[in-house]
Amino acid sequence: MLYKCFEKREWWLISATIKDVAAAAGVSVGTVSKLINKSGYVSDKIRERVLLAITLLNYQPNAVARSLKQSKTHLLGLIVDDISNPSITKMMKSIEDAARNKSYNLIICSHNNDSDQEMKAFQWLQEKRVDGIIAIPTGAELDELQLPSSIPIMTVERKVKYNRFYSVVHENIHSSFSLVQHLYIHGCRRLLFIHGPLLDHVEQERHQGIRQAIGQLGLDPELQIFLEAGTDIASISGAVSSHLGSSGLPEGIYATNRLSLAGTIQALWSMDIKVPGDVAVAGFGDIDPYGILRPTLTAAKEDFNEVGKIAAEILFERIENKMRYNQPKEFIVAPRLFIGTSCGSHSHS
Amino acid sequence: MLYKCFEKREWWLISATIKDVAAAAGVSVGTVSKLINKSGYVSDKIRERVLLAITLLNYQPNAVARSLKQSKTHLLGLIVDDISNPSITKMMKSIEDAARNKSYNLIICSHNNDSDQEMKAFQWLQEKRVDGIIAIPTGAELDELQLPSSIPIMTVERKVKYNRFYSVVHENIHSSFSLVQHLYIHGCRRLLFIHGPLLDHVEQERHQGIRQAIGQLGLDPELQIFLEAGTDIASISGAVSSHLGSSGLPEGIYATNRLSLAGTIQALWSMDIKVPGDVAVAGFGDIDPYGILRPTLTAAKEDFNEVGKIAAEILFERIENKMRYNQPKEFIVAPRLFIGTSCGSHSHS
DNA sequence: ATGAAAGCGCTAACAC
DNA sequence: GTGTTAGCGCTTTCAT
Repeated sequence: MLYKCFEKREWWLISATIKDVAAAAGVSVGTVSKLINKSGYVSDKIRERVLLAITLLNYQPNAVARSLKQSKTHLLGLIVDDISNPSITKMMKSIEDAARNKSYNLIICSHNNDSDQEMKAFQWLQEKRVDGIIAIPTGAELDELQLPSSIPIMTVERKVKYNRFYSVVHENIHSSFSLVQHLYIHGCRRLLFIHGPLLDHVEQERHQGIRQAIGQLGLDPELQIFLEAGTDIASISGAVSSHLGSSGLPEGIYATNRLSLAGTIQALWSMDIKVPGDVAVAGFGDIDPYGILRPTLTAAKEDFNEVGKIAAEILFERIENKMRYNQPKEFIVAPRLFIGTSCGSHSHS
Repeated sequence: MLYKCFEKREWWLISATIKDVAAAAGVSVGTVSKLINKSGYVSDKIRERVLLAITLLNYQPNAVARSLKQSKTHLLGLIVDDISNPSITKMMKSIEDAARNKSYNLIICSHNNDSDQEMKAFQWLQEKRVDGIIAIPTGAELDELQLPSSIPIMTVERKVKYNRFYSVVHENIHSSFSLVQHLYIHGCRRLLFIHGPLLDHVEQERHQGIRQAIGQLGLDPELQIFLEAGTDIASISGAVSSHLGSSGLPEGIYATNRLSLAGTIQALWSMDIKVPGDVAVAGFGDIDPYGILRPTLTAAKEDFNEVGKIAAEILFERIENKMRYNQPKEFIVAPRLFIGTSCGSHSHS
């Protein structure tokens, strides 16, 4: 029974097809398909024969053919800024977990904050006919005409101009306010704010939180300094160093994102400035994944795990209910405010 | 000309097919295909008509159908232990870069060191007919019969028992030796070795390097202590704390992997032990991605970037030359020995 | 230079 | 219960 397929193809290189299995078992392809997909009944004798043939031929169903037929790939597209960004990988992990539960796989693309690459990623995923997309947009306006209209899309973490997608983002304004307030409570009246370019909504909102805090806490605006320090740690560290060198120490420093925070710490260490002794420090982001930094930092830590989980949940719901159309709808996740010892609080250990 | 496709399908939901384009442009599908793939000549008038139709219909070729026809998915499978492991993500990034250059996308699966999940990942990728696979194996023996025989596979970072694959791994023995030697040079004669379970070749080889060093440096074996501390930071930290509490301080500590190293640091900080004042510390791995830890750690840092690059290069070469068969062949990447201040060396800043 | 048609491997509707 | 067959969207060979 089996010889047919043996002579027909180089079976040790090309994997067996459903046809080979059917021939080997002496049944029709329909029967094999029914058995594999548990659709329809198959008698026990035949079931056994088919199962044997499958094992013997080491048959692996061709998911490409199945996808073509069913218009369903069981693939999720994930577009991120940088696949090696430690914060983002937490989100990738929670999305992957959700995907695995549903027997989905992930195609991951990164755009490195280049909007051309972003478009390309969307295009690739659309051509591959993924069942859904979760994307951290560059923030550039997305040319909607070129975007897949028939694939459910979730944007996460960053807002898109004129957004028309479901999105999950972190709360920023209040968290930012709280950090300033925390510095205030610890006696800081002259603050230095290290931030990045105010291009995306994240930096803008954190900035807004700062301004609100300055107003409501009655801080003297003249004494507060804003320093836009750059987008990579080395240059941020340099900018902070030279600022502190020329302008002297504030009472407190608040860095609005993980890179600014890391660069600030590097600068302080290099100048041998003690925290919190010489200056209090607070920031946004988690730059200590291994929990080995002392003093521990007071920081608003984004809950990327949760963002990914929510995005995946909603996406799967939309996929399963065939809600292909996109519409603006926003979900907000609150960062956790972690009180460390970097502002003078005592550790509770 | 265009109306046909408009009435034929819900074109705003289902994307246009090559047939729609052909109909709209009044040509045959073959011609459209030729144009898209730049195979064969198309006259200028027709080219223009077809291009117009493509734009008008916002046609995106269906990569699933193309893959089925060509037996080529332009997809690479990547199997890792943990998608959020910061070391591993560097490797993922370099592989993704290489893939993007070749217009390939990545399907990323993680197995969390569970060999069942590992098998499942291989199976999924095989069903999806990826063109190649790069995998960090669990280390468990792989059931070769169930493994794709027609897909080129690269294993990285960990060795598989009875390996029959191309693999790229880090050098361990000599690097481990060097770390012990470095501690020795800084005067340490009583050492504590914090390590993980000796299950995979990585820990085994690093262990071997230690034993070689003890022998060749003439360290008194009686004074050297090995502590297997666990596999997660919290429990490692606990184990180290309680060991130090009961047995007192050695002169130097060498942690053989990133988790052991992080756990050790946590334990030292929590007991208020100064490094390098009270004890010298060296280790394997990079636990300070943001460069903010003081003292800076003397450590052997794996070059995951390089491992990924090499693996991708070889894999693409095999894919392009249709070298589908796997065979045992090993490539070795040397970690970089980074001299920090944690053993008493002076920083050169 | 363009069209016609076979077929990639599979599923699902229908026939027996 | 099981077999037959059309067709998913595309590429490619062969006519013309």
